[in-house]
Amino acid sequence: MTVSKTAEKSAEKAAEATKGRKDPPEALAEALQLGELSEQLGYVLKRAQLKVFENFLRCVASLQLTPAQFSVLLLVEKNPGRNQTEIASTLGILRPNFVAMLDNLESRDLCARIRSTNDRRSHILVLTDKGKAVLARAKKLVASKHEARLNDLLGTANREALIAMLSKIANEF
Amino acid sequence: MTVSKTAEKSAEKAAEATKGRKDPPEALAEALQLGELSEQLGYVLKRAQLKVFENFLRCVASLQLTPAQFSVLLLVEKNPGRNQTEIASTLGILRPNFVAMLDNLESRDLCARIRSTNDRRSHILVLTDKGKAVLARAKKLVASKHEARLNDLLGTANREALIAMLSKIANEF
DNA sequence: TATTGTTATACTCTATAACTATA
DNA sequence: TATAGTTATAGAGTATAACAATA
Repeated sequence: MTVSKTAEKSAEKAAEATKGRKDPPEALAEALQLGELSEQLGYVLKRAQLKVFENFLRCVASLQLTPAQFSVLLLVEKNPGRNQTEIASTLGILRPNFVAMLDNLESRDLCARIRSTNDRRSHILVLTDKGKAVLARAKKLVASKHEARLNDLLGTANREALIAMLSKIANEF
Repeated sequence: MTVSKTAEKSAEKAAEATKGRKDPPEALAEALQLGELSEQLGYVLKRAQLKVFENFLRCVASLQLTPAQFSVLLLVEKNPGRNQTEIASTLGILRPNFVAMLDNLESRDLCARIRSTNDRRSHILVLTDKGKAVLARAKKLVASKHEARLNDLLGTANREALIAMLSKIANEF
């Protein structure tokens, strides 16, 4: 590629600038300036989301549940008798991608697919007894560890305001 | 797999329940109950993040910039003279994955890699003139379309409070 | 010996087309 | 003809190991 004349000049200046600076471990490299990045909603949203998912995974590690799997179990429990298409589309999961997810949950005996007697193309989804028990334990872990950690950080009122704003963005943006 | 006795029973009940309900387009399927899902921070965070990225892409579509590319340009502009490792790690991008990203930006003449005269292993990153111009246009589009849309939805004060809370989560959770 | 940029590679997510069985 | 579940597949995004050049 070709670099413009002025780009070359500023590049030389930049390269010169590093001459006086020692690299670690000789000296601690100065932290970079985030600048406008720290005000970019998308940026902080993505970083926060990664942290929250990471913490969620740690909190329910004993149950081996991902945030996506937890959301499926919650939705099936709340809406018994719905089929795969309905559950998947509500969660924003494409039907083809939902198949392997359900295979996993079903192989662990957490939920079951039942052929609908009404429309034999459909698979009705239900939680097994084990699925209900695991979900109940997951809810307790999430409340006592995950949500509690967040309440400590923000305060309960702020946490609720945060969720309200995020819901508004998710639904109306 | 095997379904427990009670799971079979609730499954039959669930299958029965669908008999009386017509599927679309014969009748509108009732919307599912989100239940506790709408209070799960991780869930609303992820859905909101997807919407925000989607809107960002539309707003800067004329410049063909992704949120990740925008963040690289912003950070390089704010921190001229830093190398690939420093820029990548600040953004949470792994060095191997940063190579293709830079190849893309450099092939479009938006930024340039310059061998450091100080440490010939390093590539100093700088924006080209075109990169600076594109970034300036991107900032204007983001401010006038993306951020403005968000201010309309939440109000400026709420938008700032939201970013402050997300930053806190990203940095301290 | 350690670090920078790089390649190769693999695994997860996400997205689309097309098949089957049912309607 | 259309729909539900499925398969195959392709593309992002993300992760680790290892190599060449340099320190």
